[in-house]
Amino acid sequence: MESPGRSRPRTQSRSKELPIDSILEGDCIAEMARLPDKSVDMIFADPPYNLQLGGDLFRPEGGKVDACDDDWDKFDSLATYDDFTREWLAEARRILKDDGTIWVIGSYHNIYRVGALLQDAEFWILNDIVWRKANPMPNFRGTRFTNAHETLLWCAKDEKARYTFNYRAMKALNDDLQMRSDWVLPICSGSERVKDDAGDKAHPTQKPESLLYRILLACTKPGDVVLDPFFGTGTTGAVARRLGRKWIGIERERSYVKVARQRIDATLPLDESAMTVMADKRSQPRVAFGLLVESGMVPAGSLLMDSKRRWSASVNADGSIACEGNSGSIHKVGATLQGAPSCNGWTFWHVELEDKLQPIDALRQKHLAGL
Amino acid sequence: MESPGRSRPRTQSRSKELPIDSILEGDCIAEMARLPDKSVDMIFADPPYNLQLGGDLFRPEGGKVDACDDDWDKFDSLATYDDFTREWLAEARRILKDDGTIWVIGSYHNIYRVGALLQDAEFWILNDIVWRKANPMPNFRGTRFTNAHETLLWCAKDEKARYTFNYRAMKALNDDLQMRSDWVLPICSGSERVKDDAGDKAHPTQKPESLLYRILLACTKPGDVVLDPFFGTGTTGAVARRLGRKWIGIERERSYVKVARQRIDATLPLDESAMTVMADKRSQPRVAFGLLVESGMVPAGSLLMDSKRRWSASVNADGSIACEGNSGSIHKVGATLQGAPSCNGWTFWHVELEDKLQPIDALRQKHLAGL
DNA sequence: GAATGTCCTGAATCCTCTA
DNA sequence: GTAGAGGATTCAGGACATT
Repeated sequence: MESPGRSRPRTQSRSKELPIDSILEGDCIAEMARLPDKSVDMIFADPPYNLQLGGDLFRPEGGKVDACDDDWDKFDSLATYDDFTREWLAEARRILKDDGTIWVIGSYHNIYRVGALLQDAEFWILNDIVWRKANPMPNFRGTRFTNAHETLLWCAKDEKARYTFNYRAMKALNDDLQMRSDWVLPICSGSERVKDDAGDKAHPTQKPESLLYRILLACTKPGDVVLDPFFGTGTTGAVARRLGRKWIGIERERSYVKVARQRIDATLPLDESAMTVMADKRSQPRVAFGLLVESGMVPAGSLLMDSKRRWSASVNADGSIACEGNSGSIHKVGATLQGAPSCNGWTFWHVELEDKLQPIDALRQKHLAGL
Repeated sequence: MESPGRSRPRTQSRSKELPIDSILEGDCIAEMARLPDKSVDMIFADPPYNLQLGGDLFRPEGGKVDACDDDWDKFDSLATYDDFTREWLAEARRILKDDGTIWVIGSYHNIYRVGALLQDAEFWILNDIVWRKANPMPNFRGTRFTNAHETLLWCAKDEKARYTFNYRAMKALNDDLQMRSDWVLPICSGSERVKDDAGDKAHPTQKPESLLYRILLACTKPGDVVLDPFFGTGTTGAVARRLGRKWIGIERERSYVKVARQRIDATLPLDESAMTVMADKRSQPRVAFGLLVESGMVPAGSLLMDSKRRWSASVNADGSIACEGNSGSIHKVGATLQGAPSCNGWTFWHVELEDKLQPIDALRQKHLAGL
């Protein structure tokens, strides 16, 4: 039997234009080979898991479990699976922009091989994420722990890469707490599950849209291009479209390509205001403290205090401040007084307004808003 | 510098007797080489993670993170780490009984290499278990997802092995539900943390007893022998003794050996009735508002209103909401609008469903019920 | 004694722009 | 390349002191 993706990519010219918002029907390695270098912002990959299932599995009441026994999930050996993985990862690395990131999802059957090969290919793991399934399939035989999670790896191209991470958006999504590496999300079922013409599930391992939603919201910007080399029923494309991201899918099986096209065509993008996420302070334009002094918002000569009124500093005409013999920037003086290695002067220093202390950061926000 | 365990085991006679309930002071590979074939029922291994940390890391308030920067965690390259891992795994496989199992714990830094090498050595993965930390260290710089879990691999010697799994005990421990592959447990802190004479933590990476408790209860029988080749402060020995299992520890650092001996000597075996006391409380799943947005229950762009329709807020893609120039969490915006110090957004905000206003808390309940 | 507040700490691959 | 400066950044829980 011919296994998936194990034919050598034919030498053929690379397209210069990215086939944006479209599905490439064909072998994932051959089709990736046609895409230009450093051209996509993110790759999301849900490769075959190489499940190595034995015989049929029966439920306690007698029904047979509808296992994933498709040909595309079968490999002769671990070495064959490794070769396949190495090949598609090499293409993925070539296509990915230097500041782009790659996500790969898998189960214990394959994720340890994929993870080691990612590291071998010099990808830099940023996090491993556990998708904790809210409603997993029980272990019918009672022989192991219920396999209730899958693992995702999030990697940059190297240690120094400046990847996208929308920290504030993730924090907002998690009730104002940092988003953790364990995500509790339901499996894909009900009306979200794509059915074929006969009413059966169109794909054995369709991923929930909520999973892709979180990934794309966290690690891409609107307009970014996401490549999914194992497109299946097009979950990545549907969510990308909804969130105003561009997408490219690669899929070998014609039946999947068909349902994916229909599905994405039926997906409506959110309107732009709904796509808003909490802005990262790091992406806001810089304001020099001196500007607030010049504009009279914090006149030279006024007093700054820390929140506990332990120190008070006077503002100089040039935007530097002075306190207890120290003078310099709001940050440097704050750090020196506290004996700390660094200090954010914007949140450390306050001004008295209507009997209440207000951080000077609030004045900066006013300034940015043009007030 | 000579790294741990990388010296070749000297050819020396193997003991015929197992050194039951004792600590072998020495290099883990050399000491394992002296143990007889197929002699232990379980191996629990907590090897170096090879963290590859850079410079110092400071907390927002100025404190310095006490990193694990010990020499025993430093390896020259991934290849060196792989060689080390291959060697101790080969000894582990030799020592393990044919129906015994091995557990290995790690983080994303090392677990993918360990997992792949376990498979290469023909171990058969039974489960990967996620230890979800109830109280992980935050990501202080806001650059990644909070690294809130570690991974354990549970393997038999081959596909056909008849390993021990105490299904009923696990189910009982989990409120009569099948024990899942994700375990929520607190990190080791407080009085459980072993201190040295100076009152500092004796070991940088001590594991919680609750973790070992669950593992030993699940996968060994009373009287079984558990080998821990990276014994540290002896958590495995202490829990084994408490649960009536036999143990062997290998540890190179004399200071760890000393505290481990004291600790285990002070541990009393539990009588059976007391053993269930350690069962952990189940954690109430917390639902973030963002989850309802991700899952499409409250799509981005929809409108929220207070019960008197005085204000209406629009939902952003990240689960934050916006109203009259304020944006933030459902709680924060509700509080700001009312001029209140705090606000329960779940009961304050409503959605219109079938011409009736319904608090979003009702949707949360639906979500919790799996609808 | 109970309630409240302060301080400390945990396996961490933890910044970015300009000169 | 490197050096320096700006300024962004934390959650839960236990110990211990204070009210």
